[in-house]
Amino acid sequence: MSSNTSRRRDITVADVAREAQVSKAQAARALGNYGAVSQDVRERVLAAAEELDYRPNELARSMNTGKSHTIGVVVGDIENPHFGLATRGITDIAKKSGFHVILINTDEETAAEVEAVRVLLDKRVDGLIVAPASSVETQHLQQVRESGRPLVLLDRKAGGLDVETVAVDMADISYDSTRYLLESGHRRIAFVSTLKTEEPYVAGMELDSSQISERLDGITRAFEAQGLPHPADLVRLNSGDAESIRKITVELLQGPDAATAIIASDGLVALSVVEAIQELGLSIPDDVSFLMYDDFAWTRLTTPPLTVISQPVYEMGMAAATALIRQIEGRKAPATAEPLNARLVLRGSVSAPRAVEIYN
Amino acid sequence: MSSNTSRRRDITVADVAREAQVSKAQAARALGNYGAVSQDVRERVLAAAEELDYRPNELARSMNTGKSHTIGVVVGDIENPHFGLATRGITDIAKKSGFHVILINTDEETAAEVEAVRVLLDKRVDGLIVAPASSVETQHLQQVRESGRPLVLLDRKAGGLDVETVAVDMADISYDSTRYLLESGHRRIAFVSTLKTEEPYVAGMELDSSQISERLDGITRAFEAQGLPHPADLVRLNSGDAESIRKITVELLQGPDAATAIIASDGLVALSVVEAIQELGLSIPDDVSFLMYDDFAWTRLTTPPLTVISQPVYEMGMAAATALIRQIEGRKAPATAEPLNARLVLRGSVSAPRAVEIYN
DNA sequence: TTGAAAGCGCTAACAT
DNA sequence: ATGTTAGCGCTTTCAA
Repeated sequence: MSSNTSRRRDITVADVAREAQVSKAQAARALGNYGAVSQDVRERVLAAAEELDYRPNELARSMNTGKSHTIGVVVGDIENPHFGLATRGITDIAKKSGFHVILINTDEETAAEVEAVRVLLDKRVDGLIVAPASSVETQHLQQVRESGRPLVLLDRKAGGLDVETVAVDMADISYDSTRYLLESGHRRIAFVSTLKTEEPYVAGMELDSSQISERLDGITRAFEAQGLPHPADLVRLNSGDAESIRKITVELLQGPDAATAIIASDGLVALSVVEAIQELGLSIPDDVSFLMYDDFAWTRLTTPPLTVISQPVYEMGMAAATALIRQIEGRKAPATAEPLNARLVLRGSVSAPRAVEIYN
Repeated sequence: MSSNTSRRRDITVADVAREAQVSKAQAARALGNYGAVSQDVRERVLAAAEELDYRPNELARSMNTGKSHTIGVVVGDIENPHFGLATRGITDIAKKSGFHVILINTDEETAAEVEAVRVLLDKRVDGLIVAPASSVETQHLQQVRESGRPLVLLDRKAGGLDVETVAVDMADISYDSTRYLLESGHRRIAFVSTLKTEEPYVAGMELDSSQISERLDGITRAFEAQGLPHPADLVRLNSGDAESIRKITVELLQGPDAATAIIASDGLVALSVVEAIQELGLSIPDDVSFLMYDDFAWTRLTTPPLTVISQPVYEMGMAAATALIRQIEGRKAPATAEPLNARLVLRGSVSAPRAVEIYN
């Protein structure tokens, strides 16, 4: 239809300027809405642009202005609904503010994260949101700071870094929910997480993940508050893939000292743990109580529906993007930082253990 | 630690060249690994770059080369695990080939899609992968073609567009699975989808989504093959949000002409349908049989586990990225296009309807 | 308000 | 192998 079906070279401001019979500078001003342009010139330029089907080259634009209107997002696993939802929160806010998102997946590998951050910086993103794979190895994040570009941490804190962080506080909710299990009569409470560690877990060891640290601390404190020792043998980190998690679940549930309750660290872990419990022919909560982090829709469909720790994940994503964009635009942090709180949603997967022994 | 803690201006090739005492061109060649550079110069340049902590400006690089090593991905809803998984397939392949991904969400709005495509083109991405919100409104996709940049369609076909498309064929699996329901004795088979349409569904109407068209066609053909008319009153499009889907489910299951089997068009729909069935106090499959598209882990955890149509979604994402990158690199399509096939996974959610009336 | 000209940081063409 | 000089397409001085 269109008179012009050429495809090779893109139309540039120079082309538009020629067509509109004005200087390149005036054409650029009209097209970019800056500087002073007379009504007459503006109209001619816009008409010419329309006619020629002009499209600005955002790369060239970014080169001059130094702004790319793009933010980089680095997460461990976009396939995990936890991050999927958070990412959605980020992109929704970004779009609303005229920013775009470059997404990079790290598979929770710090090496990949270092590379991702480097690439994004090279691409001159205006800012970065990172869910750090490690709360300890953070030199590359420190470099972001030094590059002068805004950085916001998502979901996890990073030690010793002076960086704005948007994460749900896990300490209190972990304490509270462990109390709940203890008060239901449980003493053998297991915790399963895929967090990778060099060494096997021992009480009080330093962990790579602030999230898991806070949860474990909460659990320990809850036991201590009852004057009980926390059974560290039931903490299973490095739980690995689905198959491996199922195996671990089976182990936890066997022997005289079996766990009577299991806490799954995230939705992916939960899926495998519940599957293993069902395969064992055990019943929730009669044979084993179950509690998990994150409230996904499917947790209401099992029999019984699962008791969960619900986190405002979408809101966390929104908050991170809002904070980053505020930094990019050079505005100061508002005094009112509304906290992101998790809460315990009681459904049917926790009850008293089979053989109740109350010590209080 | 580092001697240099300045942050303002970025280090450029010129700086490195000065430090290494060579021309800008030689420095650039050494840093970019192109042209001819002596061993001596290369070493001095690299050392200087290291010393100054030089980082290339990819924007500037892209301006000259015309390649951004970035592909744009446009999907309707990243939060939907279907697209989450496909996106993972895309990013995995992209990373392996040295490409990065800019992701844009459209909420299945064509207007947002048009905008997204425009923006990505302006950003000079090397190519685009789009899951078109509409198989009919495709002028903007046509424009991508005219811009000369590679385009691959994901998950859905677009009418009349000569574009490489990577999608699972739904016609056969829909036919087969409907046959399965029919042979189990069902006649009142409902189909629930969130697809938005202007008008209510009537048999044979043109739909915006090739996916849904193919499924509906398959269902209709299966009925016809049995010499039965397909009950179009049980096709519920525009099912909307979770609340609305629950309402629709209740309607479908009431009255003398109630559905005896329900097919959910995707995982999100399925969640709400199953929830509604449970809220009604009905049992699957005794009171109503259930079949859904996509095989997610949670479908194995319900009681009974759900019979699903499994699609190679991750592989589809990989195939789309592979095809796009092939196009970008100017290689021709291989003769061997292995097909992406869905398959019916029989679990426990389909049985004979309560009041069986066999007509064969 | 306008235009000429100088960049942004890099690659590419052309000499040498 | 090296350096010089143009660009890429845009924004930004700086004069006029």
